[in-house]
Amino acid sequence: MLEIQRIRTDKEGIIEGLKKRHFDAAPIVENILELDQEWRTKKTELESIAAEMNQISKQIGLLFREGKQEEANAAKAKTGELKSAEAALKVTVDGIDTKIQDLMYQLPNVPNDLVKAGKSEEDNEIVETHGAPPAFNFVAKPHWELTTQYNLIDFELGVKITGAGFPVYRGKGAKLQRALINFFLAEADDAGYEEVIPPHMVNEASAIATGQLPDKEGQMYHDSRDDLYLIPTAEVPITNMYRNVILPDENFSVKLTGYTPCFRREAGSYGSDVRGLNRLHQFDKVEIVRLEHPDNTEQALNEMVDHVKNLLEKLGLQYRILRLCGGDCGFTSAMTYDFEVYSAAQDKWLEVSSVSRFDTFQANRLKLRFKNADKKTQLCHTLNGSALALPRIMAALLENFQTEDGIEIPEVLHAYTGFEKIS
RNA sequence: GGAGAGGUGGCGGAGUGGCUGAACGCGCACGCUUGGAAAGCGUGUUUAUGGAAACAUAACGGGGGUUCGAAUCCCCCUCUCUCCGCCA
Repeated sequence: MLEIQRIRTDKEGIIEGLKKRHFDAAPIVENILELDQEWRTKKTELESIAAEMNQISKQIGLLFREGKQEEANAAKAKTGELKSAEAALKVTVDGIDTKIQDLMYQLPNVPNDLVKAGKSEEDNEIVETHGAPPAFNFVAKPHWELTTQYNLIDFELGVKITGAGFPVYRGKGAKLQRALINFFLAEADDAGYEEVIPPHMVNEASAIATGQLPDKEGQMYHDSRDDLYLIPTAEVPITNMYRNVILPDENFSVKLTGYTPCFRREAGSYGSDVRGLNRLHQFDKVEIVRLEHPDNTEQALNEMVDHVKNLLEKLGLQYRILRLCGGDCGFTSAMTYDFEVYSAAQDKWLEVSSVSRFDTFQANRLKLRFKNADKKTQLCHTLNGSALALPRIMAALLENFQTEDGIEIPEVLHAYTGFEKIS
């Protein structure tokens, strides 16, 4: 959520910035400012009535103590009118407040200066490409054939147990999955991230704070009996560790990592994109989350990008980095870098990581603040990224490292898998 | 799931209708004191909103109600603790 102060002081900047998302913010912003003006007027009015009521109440108390019953009762009589005026005003003020809130929820984050305008993924900028695409002197198989051939993942069995999009990993498939998770966590640990194992279900307040609610309700699995949501990403519980927190000074840099399964309903996605591991209802991911002083955000983002690059290079995967255009950035993001690995067998780029800065957008909803040098509370910046999401990495490893008689496991994983080849 | 007891400031802990945004203690910050330190003394020490500021308003788990006035009374919800039950 954008800060109301920012809307008051930088209306044009916000409208201009959001044009890069092809989002016409002008009507909403104007509406907010109008309501805000009205709200402030009414609120001031309300408060002066409250002040008057407080005064009278105090006097009544004094009068009673002095035994001046009649005067006290006279004063009481005066309050009736004020009281109803106060009640009416309160309804008005609360009503305006709700309207503003609803409008505020509709405004996405303002893209960073580096972000280019654009509508869809067509407009994303490729900022870096590393490595050469794998070349095969035989017909490379897509991963869904390899997982069956080597008995690594059983999609049908998952359908039987649960439904489509809930695969069963088995044998070396399960071991490879676990090896990747351990490798990613070890790398994050080396980079100074504290490992956490958060709850896999969150309450409504948490889902609102990181922006999954109220809008994207349909994307999460919901347990209505206890009113809990299965997490769509570890970002939700981990970031919410710091909901309603004021860090005591400005010398902080919180770096957290966590492995969790992620659950996404992904209602309405069909077709070839969902084949095999490409899109699942349950998948594993190691996430990195950072809370930073606004002055450090740029550097933190660069460090996170470097971290993900490092992971892909150690795995020996060819990849490219995209800076998403305004239209393709997530609602809460100020800037996002996507990492894609090329799959020769599928002849397409697979998104394996997404690293974003949110600036104060999340912190504002979270009420995550710190005490700055002037002892004032100020909103923190938050960032997060996948490091990495498992399914497409698994797909890319299987597809790109296949040989005619098996799949070569990257050396860096040998210590974690306990085997060097799947055959 | 059943029964009971509770949720007050960074912490401990008072407070059953008004002078309580909150005693007292601890902690913390600054100052005095000191050769230096400790002790002692003094001052300060929540957050949000509006305001240039003075200041005003709101908040004692959350929501609603009673009242001129609620941390204090009533209702609902929620969380924690203890005992019982169940259980990896």
